[in-house]
Amino acid sequence: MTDIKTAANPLFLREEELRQGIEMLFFAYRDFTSEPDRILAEYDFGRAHHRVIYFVGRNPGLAVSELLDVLQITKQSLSRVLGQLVREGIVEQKPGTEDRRRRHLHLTTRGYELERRLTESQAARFARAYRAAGAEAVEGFRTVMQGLINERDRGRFDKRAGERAAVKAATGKPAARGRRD
Amino acid sequence: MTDIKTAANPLFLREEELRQGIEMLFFAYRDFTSEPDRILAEYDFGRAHHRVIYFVGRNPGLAVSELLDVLQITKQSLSRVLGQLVREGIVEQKPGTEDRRRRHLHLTTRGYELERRLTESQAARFARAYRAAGAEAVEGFRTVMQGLINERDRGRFDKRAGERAAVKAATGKPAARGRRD
DNA sequence: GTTTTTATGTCAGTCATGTTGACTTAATTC
DNA sequence: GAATTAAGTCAACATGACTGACATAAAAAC
Repeated sequence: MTDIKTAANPLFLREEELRQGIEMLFFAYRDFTSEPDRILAEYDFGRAHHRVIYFVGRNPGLAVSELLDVLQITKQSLSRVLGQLVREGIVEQKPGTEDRRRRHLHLTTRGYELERRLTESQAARFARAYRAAGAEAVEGFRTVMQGLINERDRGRFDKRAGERAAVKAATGKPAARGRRD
Repeated sequence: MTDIKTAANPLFLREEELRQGIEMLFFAYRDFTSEPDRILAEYDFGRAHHRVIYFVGRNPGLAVSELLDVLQITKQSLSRVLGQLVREGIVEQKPGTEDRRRRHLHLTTRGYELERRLTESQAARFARAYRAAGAEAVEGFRTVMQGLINERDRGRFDKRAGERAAVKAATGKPAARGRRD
């Protein structure tokens, strides 16, 4: 009987290879979020708070609408989380000087400290993995990851090493979003 | 005034590089799950159902306890989702012949069809990214991804190209799990 | 200068998916 | 026969999404 699952079968190898990719992403994401989850629990925050803290820390002065665009959630969902963060003194809102409708978000000192803890835990995981894998593997990793990301957000990871604002980088074309309010 | 954020500053580059890693994982996972989410909505299923369907499809005959171990959720959480899948004729349970306490999980024909649709959508994303990046980049990607995954599950992606059962692969050492019922 | 659009926020209700804790049943192991 | 294991159930609760409707203030368009 012919085994269609021998190493000689390129179709099977391809399927297996792709399935391993799918699974690696699942496990990596699961483990990647588990440490921050523990830190956040100390503050009674969840993963949703983390995302806000991260992106506000990364893009000080970010407007609410820009944050919604990055997170791809509704403003009602964001509102609860953001409201808590403001009340807990993690995030501050400053009305814009040019357009006073816009509220620009910043981390407070306390917020910055929490952001450091959270980011350091995830950065340490990347530092370990990058160091073990070597520069060439990291380049390959980046290339594949960008291919996995929708075109819409791929531009965030060009060759810019931090000079450009991280969010602004992608806001050239509006790019069809899901219906949101 | 000295700009500490110049390209000549290796510490900054490192931080930027690591932050980009964090963000790439966030965006990749967000986009990676968005297409299956749409398919699942047709069946009134969610992401939790997807994970069960995927791992049962990947490991036919998987026992409930093994599935719990992979998903790292409580049996109460699994039970609701699994119950729905059984009622909807997606998953079947067969009592073990050796140990009749164990319930081995399989996809039905209908379940297999849904699994194909879901996996194909994610596999297509990987195929595109892999093809665009090239074999060498894929190797680098795999290396870094494995470094990001906790040691506990790293073994799933050794060099085996599918001969071994995917779940069994990691169940050598028990490896401390969170408290579960 | 009135109207329209935009940015933001809010109230109310719902759903999906996770949690803890307590308990049951059946089968296997000691 | 007693203890352990695999699986499942009931109940209560938390988080973080969602939709829909409405409110306010500022800016932009006419």
